[in-house]
Amino acid sequence: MDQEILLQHISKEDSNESPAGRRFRQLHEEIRSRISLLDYPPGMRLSEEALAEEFGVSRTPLRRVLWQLQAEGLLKSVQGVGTLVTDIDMAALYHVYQLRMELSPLLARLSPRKVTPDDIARFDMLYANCLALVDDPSARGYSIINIATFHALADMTTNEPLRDTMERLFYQTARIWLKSLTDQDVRRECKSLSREIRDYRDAVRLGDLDALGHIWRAHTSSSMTRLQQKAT
Amino acid sequence: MDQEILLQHISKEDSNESPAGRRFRQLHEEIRSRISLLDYPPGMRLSEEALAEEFGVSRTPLRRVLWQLQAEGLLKSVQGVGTLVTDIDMAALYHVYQLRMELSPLLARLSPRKVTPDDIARFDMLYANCLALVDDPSARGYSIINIATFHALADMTTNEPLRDTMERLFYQTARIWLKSLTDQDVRRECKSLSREIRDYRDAVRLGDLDALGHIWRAHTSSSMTRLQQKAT
DNA sequence: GTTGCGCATGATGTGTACAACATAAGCTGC
DNA sequence: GCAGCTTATGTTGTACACATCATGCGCAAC
Repeated sequence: MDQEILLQHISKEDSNESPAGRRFRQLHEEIRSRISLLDYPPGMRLSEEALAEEFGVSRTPLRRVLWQLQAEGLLKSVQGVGTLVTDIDMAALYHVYQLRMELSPLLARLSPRKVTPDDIARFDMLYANCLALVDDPSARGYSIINIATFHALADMTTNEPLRDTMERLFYQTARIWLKSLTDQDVRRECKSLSREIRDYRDAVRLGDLDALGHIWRAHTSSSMTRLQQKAT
Repeated sequence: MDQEILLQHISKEDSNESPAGRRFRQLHEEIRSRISLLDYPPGMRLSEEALAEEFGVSRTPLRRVLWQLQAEGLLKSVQGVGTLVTDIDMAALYHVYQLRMELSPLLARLSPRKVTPDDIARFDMLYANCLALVDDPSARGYSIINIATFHALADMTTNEPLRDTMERLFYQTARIWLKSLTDQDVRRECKSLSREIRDYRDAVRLGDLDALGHIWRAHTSSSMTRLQQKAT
């Protein structure tokens, strides 16, 4: 399957965005995707020069992107060594998940949008993609749909600080699932994700954002619990 | 009065921090302070070259700081024009305050610290400073103590993502109070702040972080309400 | 007097050369 | 053979020159 298209144009472009701003946003989105999908796994050493050459820019604008990703906790630059993809320890993971669980229900309480037919179509499409994934499971496909689902959920609030905060936290933990999953794990997780998205779709169809937020919280909690069980 | 000392060493230095990292942190903290205290008021145009010269560095490391502040919503760079200090509209302000009100009570629920004698001493000192401020009110002194109080509160949780999120949101709105305050307003607000800090101090003395979080939420809510009333 | 063009000016954006630094390989002395 | 120093190599950090762009002033045409 080719789910990559689901991750295109995640970040919205501003109407009066400068060329530099557009390039920054696109590079940031691309490299963040690569980190989240483990194309750049934790511990990997990136080269500014190699990346700059790949994207056809000089080091200067690329470094701005890497600094942003460093501020988001995904990279760490060390002089004389390189730019390293960060790992995350269980304590930090737990802190992030705890906060995410508190933020999820706010989706319906802080400036929610009205559910539109486009929203329903969006979750229908996600569910269809996930059903196809169940027939042909892959760790990469799982992650792509997981990320796309997050953005569909976060887009239900118009509270930008809330959305930005949830996005930052999500990407800090998004790549953890992929690490150390056996083929059997992947099959099970794909099925679990399809049930999760079905729940979201049903809540969206009902226009019940409060339910949506709490279902999200429940699934986030479940993910955290299973991660802890795997760790022991 | 000279309360400036309260804002020194707000950000903690990492043990194995590189010289570049230390310089970045210090410059970021200094410029953020200037924006929050309205030394750089909204709409003001900064010059990268002038700032670089003042701090004795080249444009390159300074630009990293300005980009970070841009990501935090405090600055906006426009090619051919300059680096502008942002303003904030009521809608965005409302969104930030709504989220801050939800996060405050989490202080006690997500990985709180045990209250130490140092914590009590810290709030005692803040209260003493604020009482002195009431005798000699000033908008700048008010802001400094307000910022220092925020950091004292945020330091009560060990959940770093929560602390970072609250800090980001706080600084997005910290400078709003100072705008358009008459001398009479300043006197009243200083008194109000002293009562607020007294409440915090009492809760800390009791070791009751849950009360501390909810008192914080109440005062945040009160601030928002008064801001809205001023706007109309 | 007014309008519109053109240029000077100063700002941020980009590219590049070099400095500072960490690492590993190799070499030398023992 | 091995320890320790040296050096080669590759990396990020810094400085600077130049490109690109927005703005306002001056001047000329009308």
